[in-house]
Amino acid sequence: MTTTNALNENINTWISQINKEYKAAVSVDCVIFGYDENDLHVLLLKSDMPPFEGKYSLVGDLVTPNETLDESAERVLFQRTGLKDVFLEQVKTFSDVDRHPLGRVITTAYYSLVKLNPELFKIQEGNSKLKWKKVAKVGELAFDHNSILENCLTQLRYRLRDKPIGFKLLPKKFSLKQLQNLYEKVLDIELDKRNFRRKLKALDLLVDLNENQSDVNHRPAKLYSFDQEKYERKRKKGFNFEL
Amino acid sequence: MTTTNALNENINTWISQINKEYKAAVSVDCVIFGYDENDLHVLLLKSDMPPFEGKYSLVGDLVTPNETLDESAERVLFQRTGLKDVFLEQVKTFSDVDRHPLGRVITTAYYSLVKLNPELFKIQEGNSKLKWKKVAKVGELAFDHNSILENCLTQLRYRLRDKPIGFKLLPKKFSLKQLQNLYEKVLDIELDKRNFRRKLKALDLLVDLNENQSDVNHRPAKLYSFDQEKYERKRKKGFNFEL
DNA sequence: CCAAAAGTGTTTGTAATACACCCATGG
DNA sequence: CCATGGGTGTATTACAAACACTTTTGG
Repeated sequence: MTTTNALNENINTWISQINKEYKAAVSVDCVIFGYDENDLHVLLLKSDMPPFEGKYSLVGDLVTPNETLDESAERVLFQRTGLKDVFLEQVKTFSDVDRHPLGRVITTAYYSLVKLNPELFKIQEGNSKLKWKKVAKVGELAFDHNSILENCLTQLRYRLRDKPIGFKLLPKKFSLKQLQNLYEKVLDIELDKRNFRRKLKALDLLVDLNENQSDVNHRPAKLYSFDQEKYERKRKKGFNFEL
Repeated sequence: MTTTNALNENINTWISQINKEYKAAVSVDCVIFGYDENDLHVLLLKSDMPPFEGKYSLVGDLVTPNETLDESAERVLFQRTGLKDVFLEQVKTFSDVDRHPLGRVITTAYYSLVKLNPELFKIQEGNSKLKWKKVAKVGELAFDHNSILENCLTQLRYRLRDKPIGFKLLPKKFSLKQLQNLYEKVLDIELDKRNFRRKLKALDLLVDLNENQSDVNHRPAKLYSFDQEKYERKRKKGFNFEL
């Protein structure tokens, strides 16, 4: 009942197929999430490709013959933002036959996390087609990019509960309030202040910097930083983040 | 500071790149997990491709111009096993530049879950190069397939705790012991019988068939089946599996 | 009646939740 | 001295974990 014999699995078939038409353009698309301590944003680019002229799209590019997908995503991120060594995670590969108007383009989606500081915010100024949009207010995007964005957002939310990646969206020094805000904003939930703080204390991954906020017209908050090395040590001993 | 101006993001660049060398062969590789109520197996194929002659590899194929990756994975699964409508999940895309000896082949990994019955076991007989190997005893595979297998196994274990997919590895009617065995074997953990049963009762997703095992030389176990529709209804109400 | 696996409750510890008041600072 | 957000503890409840004996069947 199996159809094994119908298959020709020898090398020559592969060689001829690879060299003929069995090739596709391959791209990466990056969902670059930026957090400015108020809203989660995503970096978009105004498209000039028919039939999507004027619509926004994610930033992406074709994968060159001598780079991996990871490298390609890093390159795209660097070319668009000037940032290196940024968190990037592969999410899913999208392959609908008609997803791209110029022909078959199979694309792999990545998301990345950056702190949105004023300098980064500027990349959308001038004649640039780049735009930081609030994720909650993204409208219809070009290609299948709404679907890609949705998948990446789901993945981000999943990971945020699972791994300590939230810190990548905050400055090195932050208050517990800032951290809680981040979780509330990105996950779109409300958290109890006291329970949140207790849980974080129990995780024992923050360093108390013995510094305070300044220039705030209320009691200044204590500042903390995330201890990546401590986390790695704990993780290796079988510890799990689980917020 | 941004390098936006160095980018040429207009259509003509795309068209010329797509039509020139910016193409790659694209394939799928399927980690077909089979469970025989004792061990988790994976379907492998003896390779004849230098330099991997004689080594086993996962089953896979090039993606044809008119099919999606999902469809391609379904096709591979059907061609190798004769099975349709089987659980398949995309895991990750692998893109090391030198991962394939015949040139650049970017591959997307899927895993799938099948019940290993005697009929399915037969596909490795005769002159077939197919082989069901115990996952625990898989040696060195061709290409980067050890890495792919590992990623898929991790994903399977993750999902097993998260979504009710374990039932796909069992016959329609099963005992609670069979179910517990499955979890223990695949996750490589030990579970407490009473706690396991209590938890499953609490999830309220099994149908008591009011049938018993027969022809066993001990007290026969009650048989249950998984209620997919009940699960979907619960899931839509915000219920989570979480074993 | 023996072997082999099925089936069943209770106790104890730990983590999640809910909740309200005082504190420090800038203006 | 007032407005603003920062910071803290306790009581209750739900869930996880540990654990041992009786029941049913086939041989």
